[in-house]
Amino acid sequence: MERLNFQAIEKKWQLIFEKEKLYNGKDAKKFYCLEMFPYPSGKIHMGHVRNYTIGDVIARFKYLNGFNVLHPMGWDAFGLPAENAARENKLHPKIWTEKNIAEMKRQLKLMGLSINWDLEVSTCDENYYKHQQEIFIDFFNKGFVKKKENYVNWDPVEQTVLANEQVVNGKGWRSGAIVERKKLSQWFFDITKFSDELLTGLEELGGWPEKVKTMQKNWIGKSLGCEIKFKLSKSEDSLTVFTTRPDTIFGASFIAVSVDHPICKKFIKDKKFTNFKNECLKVGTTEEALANAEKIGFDTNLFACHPFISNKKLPIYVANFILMDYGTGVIFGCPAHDQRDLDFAKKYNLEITEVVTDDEKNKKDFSKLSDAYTGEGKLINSDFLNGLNVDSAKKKITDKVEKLKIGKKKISYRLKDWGISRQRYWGCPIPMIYLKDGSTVPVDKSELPIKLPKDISLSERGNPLEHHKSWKNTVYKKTGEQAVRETDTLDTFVDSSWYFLRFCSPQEKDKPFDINKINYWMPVDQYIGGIEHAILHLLYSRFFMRALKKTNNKIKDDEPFKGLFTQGMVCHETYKDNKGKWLKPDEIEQDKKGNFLKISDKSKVTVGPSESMSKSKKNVIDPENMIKSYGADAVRWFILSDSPPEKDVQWSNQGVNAAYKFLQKIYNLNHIIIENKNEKNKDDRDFDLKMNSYINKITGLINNFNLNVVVANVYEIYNLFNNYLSKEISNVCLKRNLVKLMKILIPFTPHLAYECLDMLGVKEKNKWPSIDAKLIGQEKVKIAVQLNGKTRDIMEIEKNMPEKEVLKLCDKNNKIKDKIKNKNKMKIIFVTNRIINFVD
RNA sequence: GGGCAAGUGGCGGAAUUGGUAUACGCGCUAGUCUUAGGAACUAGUGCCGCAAGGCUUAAGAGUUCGAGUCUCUUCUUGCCCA
Repeated sequence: MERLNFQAIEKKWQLIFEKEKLYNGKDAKKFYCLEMFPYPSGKIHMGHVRNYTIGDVIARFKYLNGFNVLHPMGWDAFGLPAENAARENKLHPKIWTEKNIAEMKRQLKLMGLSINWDLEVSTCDENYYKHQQEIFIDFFNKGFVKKKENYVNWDPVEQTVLANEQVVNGKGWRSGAIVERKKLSQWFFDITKFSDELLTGLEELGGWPEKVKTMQKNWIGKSLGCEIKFKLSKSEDSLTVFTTRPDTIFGASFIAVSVDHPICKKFIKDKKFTNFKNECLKVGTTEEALANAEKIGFDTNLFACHPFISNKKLPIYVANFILMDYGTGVIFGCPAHDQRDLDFAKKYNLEITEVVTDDEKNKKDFSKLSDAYTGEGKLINSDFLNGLNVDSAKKKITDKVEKLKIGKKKISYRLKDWGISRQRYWGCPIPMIYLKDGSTVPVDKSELPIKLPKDISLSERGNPLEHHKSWKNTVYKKTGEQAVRETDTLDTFVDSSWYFLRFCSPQEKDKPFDINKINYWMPVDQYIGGIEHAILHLLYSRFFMRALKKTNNKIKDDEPFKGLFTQGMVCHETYKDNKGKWLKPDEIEQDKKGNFLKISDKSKVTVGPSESMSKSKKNVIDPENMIKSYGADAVRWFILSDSPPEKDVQWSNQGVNAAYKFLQKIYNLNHIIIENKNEKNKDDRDFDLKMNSYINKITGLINNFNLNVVVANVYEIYNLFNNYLSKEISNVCLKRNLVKLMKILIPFTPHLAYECLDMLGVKEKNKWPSIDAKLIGQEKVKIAVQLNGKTRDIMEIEKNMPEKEVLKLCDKNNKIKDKIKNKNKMKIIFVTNRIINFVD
C-alpha cells in the first residue's frame, strides 16, 4: 500500500494556498464567505477548527463553482482578558495580543484554509480603530449617540460595568463577585430608534435559521399596550401608567411606581424611603433578577382614583420590581392576573379581584393560590367589559380610554439602548472631550486616531486611562482651551459591528471603507459562527448597517448578513480522579477490561458526560497536536463527519484515526487506478451513471450544509470504486471518475485532493464536476413489492417503468407470484419508481 | 411557568412530497496475511427464533393500502425567555 506523507504534502500545498486567491475573473458572480473572527486568546481551539473548516468548505465549493469568493480573516483583538493577562504576566496588552495573533495565525495556516491573508484586520490596530472613532463621530452628529445616567451592573472586583449577560445568578461572570447596581453617566447608541426596523427586517432574512430570528424577535420584544392616566386623590396631579393588559383594569388594586420616578422626590428626606431605595439597589438589573427577588414596596400613603370605578381609591407604592426605563415607570397592579402583582398584594394584604376566568362557574380564591391566572378567558366583574374575551376587551378599553382622552394606545419594546462605555484600557478610545463650560464635544476628525497611550500602569485598580494625566488632559483644537478626554473606551461589540465592511477594503486610509467595494461585496452571503452570538453581535451589526446607511446614503444594504449558519459546539468526555479533580484526556488510559485509569498512578477515573470543551473541566484536545499526528486533512474530515454541523459534535480519537485511515485508502486508490490497465468496458456506463447521481446528490447536500452526509456519500463512492475494480470497467472510466471524486474532495481535504489531482495529471483542477441532468433519469431504480403494505421483495428495474411491466415482473417473482394469483380482485397501489402494493 | 427544538442499534448518525427503516462511520465477533502497523483484507453484526417467520424509530392511540415522517395524549432531554 502506498503511504501518504501528509506532512510533506500539507506543507507544499499550504505555500500554494497562501498565494492563490479565490477569484474567477471580472465577470464572475461574487460570494462573500465569512466566519466570525476569533478573539486572540493564545491558541486555537477545536471550536475554531470546526467553524473555519465549515467556512472553508463553503468558500472553496463556491470558488470551484465559478464565484469570486471573498474569504477574509481578522482579530477581535480588544477586550478585558488582555488586561488581566497583562496584570498577571507583566506584559503590555498590546504585546500580549500581538504575540497571540502571530501564534494563532501560524496555527490557522496549518489547517490549509483558503483565507486571503492580505485582507487581515485587527481591531486593536490604530488603522482600524481610527475609522471606528470616525464612525462614532458621524453617529454622534446624526443623533445616534447619547449620554445618559443609567443604572449599570457594577462588578466591584473588576471595577467595571457588566452587560446583563455577564451577570450570572447575580454574580460577575468572571470575578464571581456579587454585582451591585450603580448609577453612572454612560454613552449609548440609540438602537431603540431602530426597534421596529430591526424587527420587520427579520422577515427578509430567508437565509437565517428560524431559531435565531425568533430569539431576536423576543429580544426586541414588541408589545402593544396602553397608557392610562390615574388622577391623584388629593391633588390635580396624575400618574401615567403603562400596561399591556388594559383589559384587567377593573381588577386593579394598587399603583406601583419605580424608585426613580419623579414622584419619589417628595420622600427624598424620608429615612425610611432612602433605606428602601438602598435595598432596591442590591437587586441586579436583569429581568431574571427582578423576577426572582422578593417583592418589596414603600407605602407613600398617597392614593390614586380608579378611572372607571367612582370613589375607588388605589394605594400608591414604590416597588422594587418596577423599572423606570420600561414603559412609564408606573403600573397598576392587578394581582389576580400578574404573578409579580400577586406576590406583592399578598405581602401587603391588598385586594385581589378576579376579572378574567376560564371557568365561570367556579371562582378562584387567589389569596390561597400561588399562581396568578394569565391565560385566555372571559371578563367578569368588569362593568362594560363583562363577557368579552381578552383580546376584544383590550380593544374596547383602549378605545374608551382614547375617547375619554385619559390615555392612548402605545407600542412598547423590550429592547434597550446599547450602553457602549467601558471603564477599561484595552479598547477603542471614545473620541469625545469635556470642556470647562460643561459641554461635551467630539474631537476634530483631523486628530484621529485618538491613540491609546502606551505607558500605562496596570497595578492600580480601575481604568488606567483615568490615571494617565498627560493623556487625559488635552486641548480643544477649535478654541485652544483646556479640555479633558473621555476615559471610557468602547464596548468590543462595537469593534465587531463593522469589521465585515472593513474586510472589503482593509487598506483604505482615509475612510472606513471604499463605498464601491462594499457595494460589490456586501452583504455577506454566508456568515458562519456560534449560536452564542445569536442576539447581541448580530443585532448590533444589523443596527450598525442601518445607522451607517443614514450617515452615508450611497450604501445600498440594510442587512449585513444574507445567510447565517450557526454551528454546534465540540464536546468531549470529562474525567475526574478519585479526589474529584478534573483530568485531561491525555492523563488517562484504558486497561484491557475497558476501565479508565490515571496513567501516573493507575488509580480509577470517573468518566463524566460529554460536555463542551472548556479549560476549567480540562476536557480539551489541542488542535495542533492532532494536526501533527493525523494531518490537517484528517482533522478537517473527522470534524465534519460525525454530526450535523448545526449540532454538537463529540470529539473522538477513534474517529479521527478512522478519518486518517480513510484518507490513506483514498491515496492508495489513486495509485491502484493509475496503474490499472483494464480495457473491458461493459460496466463503464453503469459506473458513470452512478457517479453522476452521487455528484448531483452531494452538490445539493453542500448547499444545505448536510456536510456529515456528504462524508457518508464519499465513503459510499469509495466502496463503489472498490466494487467496480473487479468488474468489467475500463481504466479510462475509472480515471475519469476518480478525477471527479478528487475534485469533490477539494473543499474538504484540499491538500490530499490537489496532490492526487497532480498525480493524475489534471491541469484544470479548480472546477466542480459537472452534472448531466439527462443521465440522472437513466439510472436503474429499486422498487419495493408489498403485500398488504408489508415489503416482500425489492426489484431493480429501469427508471419510470410503467405499471403493466412491473406487474409482469411480479408474476415471475418467486417471492410474490403465488400470492398474487387472484390479483384481479386485489387493489393495486402503484407509485412509479417506488412501490407496488397488492391489497386484499 | 411560557416558547421552541429534539427523542431511530452498543455509539455518532442516514432516510426527497407519507413509499426499501437502521445508509455511512465507529465499536464488536470470527477468520486470512506478515514489511508486527496508528496495519491491511474477507465475512458477520437492530431484537426474538434452529428455521420458516415475527417484532422494532421514547410510550400509547388515531388517519392511511402504507407512518421515523401527519394528528392527539403522555414521558424524557436540550436550548431560549421569564
